[in-house]
Amino acid sequence: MANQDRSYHPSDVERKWQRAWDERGTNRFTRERLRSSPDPFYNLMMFPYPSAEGLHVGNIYAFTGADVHGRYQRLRGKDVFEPIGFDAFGIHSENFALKVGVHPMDLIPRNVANFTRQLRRIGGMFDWDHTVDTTDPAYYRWTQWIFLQLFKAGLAERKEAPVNWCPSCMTVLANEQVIAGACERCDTPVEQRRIAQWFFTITRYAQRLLDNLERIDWSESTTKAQRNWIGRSEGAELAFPLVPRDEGHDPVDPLRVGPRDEAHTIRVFTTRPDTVFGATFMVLAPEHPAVDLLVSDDQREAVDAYRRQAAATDLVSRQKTDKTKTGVFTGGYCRNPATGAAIPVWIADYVLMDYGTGAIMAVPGHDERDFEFATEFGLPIPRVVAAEGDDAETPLTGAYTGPGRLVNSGRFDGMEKDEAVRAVTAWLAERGLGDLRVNFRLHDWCISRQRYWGPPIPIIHCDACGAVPVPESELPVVLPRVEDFKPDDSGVSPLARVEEWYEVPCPECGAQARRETDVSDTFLDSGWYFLRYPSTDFDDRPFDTEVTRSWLPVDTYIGGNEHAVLHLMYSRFLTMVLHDLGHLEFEEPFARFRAHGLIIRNGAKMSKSRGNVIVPDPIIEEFGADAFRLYLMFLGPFEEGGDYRDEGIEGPRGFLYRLFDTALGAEDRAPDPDVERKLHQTIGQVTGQLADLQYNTAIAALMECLNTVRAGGRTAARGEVEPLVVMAAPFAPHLAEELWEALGHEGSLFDAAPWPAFDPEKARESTVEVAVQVNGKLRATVRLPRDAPAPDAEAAARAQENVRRHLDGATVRKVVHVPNRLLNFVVG
RNA sequence: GCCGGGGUGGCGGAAUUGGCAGACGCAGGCGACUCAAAAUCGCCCGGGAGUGAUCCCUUGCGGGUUCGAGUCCCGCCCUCGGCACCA
Repeated sequence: MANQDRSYHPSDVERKWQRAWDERGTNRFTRERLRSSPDPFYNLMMFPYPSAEGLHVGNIYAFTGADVHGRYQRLRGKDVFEPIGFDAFGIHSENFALKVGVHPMDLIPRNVANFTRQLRRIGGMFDWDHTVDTTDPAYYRWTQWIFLQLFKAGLAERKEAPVNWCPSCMTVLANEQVIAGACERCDTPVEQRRIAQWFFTITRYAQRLLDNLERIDWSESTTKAQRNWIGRSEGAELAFPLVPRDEGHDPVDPLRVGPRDEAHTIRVFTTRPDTVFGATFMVLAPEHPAVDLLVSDDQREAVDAYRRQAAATDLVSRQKTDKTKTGVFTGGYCRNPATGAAIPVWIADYVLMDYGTGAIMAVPGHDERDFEFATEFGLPIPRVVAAEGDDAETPLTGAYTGPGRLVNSGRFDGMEKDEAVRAVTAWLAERGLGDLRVNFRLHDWCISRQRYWGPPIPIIHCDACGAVPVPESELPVVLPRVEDFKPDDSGVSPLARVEEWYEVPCPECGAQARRETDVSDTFLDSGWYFLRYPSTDFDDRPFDTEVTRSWLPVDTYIGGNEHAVLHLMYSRFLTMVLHDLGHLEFEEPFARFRAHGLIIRNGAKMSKSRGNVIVPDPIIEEFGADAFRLYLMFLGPFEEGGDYRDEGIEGPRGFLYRLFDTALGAEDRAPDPDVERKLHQTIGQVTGQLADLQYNTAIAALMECLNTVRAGGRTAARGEVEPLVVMAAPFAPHLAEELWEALGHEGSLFDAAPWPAFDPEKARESTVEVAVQVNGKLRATVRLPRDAPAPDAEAAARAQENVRRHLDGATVRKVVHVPNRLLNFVVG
């Protein structure tokens, strides 16, 4: 064949086809095609943060896996839209820019250019006409628009919240920047401060975010993480009325305990209302507003000191579980609504203001933390639940949290938990002192950042009108170029130093007003980017209705499990809100989500400090993008990750060379029936495996098949190798194009080649190898015609010398026959 | 502590979901080609016993269910991720 003098030079082949794809617009969509796609498939991957270091191997792994999926769908006839973009705002970029002393507005375009070059080099099927850069005003204009929609819907609230504060750097720190209670940069102990910030009230959507998880096809580990994060718990809210100072502390008849006004009642959330008879004290978060009412004169000093200290502790170490319990008695009492006893009220930092009601009833006998606290401060620890074999008097050596019957609980004695929860709550509810309630762990989403590198929050503060939204027609509120963007001692964003920027007239009354100087969280940028991609042709709307209708929700989303919670939760939330406000027809953005695994190297995690980070560029230079892609997909199950070994690439690389030789040397003749059978078995396997992202085994099957095609140094028939070229195309797109052309075809393989059709008839073996066991131990194998009846199989098996020996002298009690697989003689 | 992955040859990893453990590949060994090396091709490659046919052992550990267990059940150990005083 004329082609035989060609030899395979990966980098030449790859450059040739990357140029061809570019020139022909193979992967690019026009606005028209986006609006009228016959069979749309939206293949999405998590967009990268464009770091100065360039793409790392984890990015390439994720993008390759997603690209393989997209290319596979395209070969199956789908119209695949595969966009990529850049998540370029945020503290990462800002800190890096500060470190190297380059303005992020100069730094980011450089990084984006480098990423673009690398992304093209690995041969992704990206539509470069529909990219997104979150720092582009044409993009964040719509991020601000989304903020305004939430604001107008009453889902954006401004409230005070604690932040980590470094008194030396004079700046707000994210939790990740607090290392062992100290600032990561200067080691100064971190304090907490309360400042006014913007929140999205995602908690209103908690139940829906939970319920919808049933209806979407996501990785199990991801939905589990979401469920845990939402943290629904069922229980009751119980009311403990304050004991007036002049009333005395003697117990009263519980039926005389009635509701008091809201200010003189402490509400608690508990998942164990059945144990209320064992509540011997209460604990409030130090910030709880009722503390002022409760505190007695002789305890005031101690309480104030404790509250000051709690306020000074940073948020991270405040929440350490391993430290011993601390707390202070307020001097005040509440009535236990079940027993009528006056119980002391304490404050302690193990009770968190932002969960439940910020107050708990302490049941030391049946809660580990309360037990620890009661032991520390010598408070009584009665038993109200008895396990099997225990009774009301059995002493407690620790908190008992297991199942059991109520004891020391009056008329409820003997009840099991579920019944007791209902009965006790109903009894308290009659007196207005309790009700069943659901509580969520999920918190409202704080989107304010006292930083520079983000989209300004589009609000103007006016003394007369309050927080006024910037009119939509005036968007974007452009982030000004500020040369000195270092956070300073003002405690607010560096933008608060730019008077000519923040001083504006109020849009409502025209009076002198002031822009919001905080910027928004990066997660807001990334919470909607998938809506923007197909609509980047439209600069007058965030997303076009028609385009969105045909492309969304996303068909497959692939990304890292590090975003299992925040990014995916926020995206779901924003989509739900936009749905409720009438902007979208669906409420779940990602129909299918798959989390990819992590790549480690030589058994160890990659890190800069270890110096074992894989730098992709030289590897691609040496072996080619196709070999690198193929190897990454081969080294382990995509959803689990794998161990990168430098020598490992040799196998996949050799496969590509052999495929090249075999395809170019192929002859025009009828396929050999045995080879054809193997081929069809492979088609069946690979087709299923690619659909399920089982890339490593799909590649193994392709290798095995090519080995069969080449067995004994034979020359392939064209029909034996051409389907292999098509099936390898998702992994090695450049080589596949080259071979497709060499095999005499016109145009791109991805447009023209049909995915090989699986013919079960051709895949079927006429004979099968059946294992023969005696008492479950393998003694022989026999080759039999497919679907041979049991008696034939048994006869053939008994004819085997080794089988006969093992059956000799024994009675066969039973014969287990699994057709086409196995025959087991059970002897006694 | 809780939640979620994992533990299989020298190594990365397969195993139709209860049916021949170790596919595919790396590394290694032997051989062919070569003046030589590289590349390429062929064969071998879990451990033990045996000249051999063959036999025994082996999927983190200990039990169990089953004709049959890497796979299912019970109890442990180790490891990697995530969450972590959430009442």
